[in-house]
Amino acid sequence: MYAKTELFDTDLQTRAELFKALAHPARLAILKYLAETRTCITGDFSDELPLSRTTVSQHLKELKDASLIVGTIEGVKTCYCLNLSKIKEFRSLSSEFFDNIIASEAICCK
Amino acid sequence: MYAKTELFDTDLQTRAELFKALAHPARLAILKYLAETRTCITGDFSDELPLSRTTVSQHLKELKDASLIVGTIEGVKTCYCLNLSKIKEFRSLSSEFFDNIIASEAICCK
DNA sequence: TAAATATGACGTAAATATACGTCTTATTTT
DNA sequence: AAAATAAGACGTATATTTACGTCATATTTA
Repeated sequence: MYAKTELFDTDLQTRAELFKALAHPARLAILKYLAETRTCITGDFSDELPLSRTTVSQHLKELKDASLIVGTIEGVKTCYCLNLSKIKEFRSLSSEFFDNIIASEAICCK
Repeated sequence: MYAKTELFDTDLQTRAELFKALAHPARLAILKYLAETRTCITGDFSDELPLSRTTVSQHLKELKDASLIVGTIEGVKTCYCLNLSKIKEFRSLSSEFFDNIIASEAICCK
């Protein structure tokens, strides 16, 4: 059982994974911080969140796996930056999904 | 541990919960079906999905808890319909989040 | 080179999500 | 009223996510 997600359209799988990547406040906080400060994360970001360093590192990895951020090694530090082109792509995927539903003007049976 | 989600801004929590409600292809498939057919689900929807009746019922409950659909009892049947006003609200929340990030024009440290 | 620092890898415990079978309750239909 | 049908409630097994500590590796600084 589980992993029955593979039995659905790849289209739906892709979108579900996008939403999943955004389904934790810590990950949203990281993205928001990067946008607000217009900088990249180079140091210990756990000061900014109520989570341990390793947990934050794990969330950064998830964002990286989803391509929402990119990480480049700068000597002893790692620099995490927003991947704006991918984020734009994700906005389209998300908007498209909502728009298609809203455009249907489906009527409730009541 | 866990449920540290409550330590974040309610704003971020709300958005994370929205994304979580959409983070499974079965739930996206249900919403898509309701929009495409422009009808409501009144019978056994598990025929349409590679999942058992009880599992589908569980996903319907999650969509209902997130207010993305509404369920009304019609005698022996239950009628599940899209909650378009809530979906519009969610589209705004989602778009707003993406737009704020994109508007930042954050630059990568590279 | 040795010590300090940064950070991912790895392992693990606990919480939550997924999936499904069975049971219960309520409404029809016969 | 009895049988059939519909669908949520409940329990449970398994998978995944979350959270964190420790360890390993790499780079810098002293």
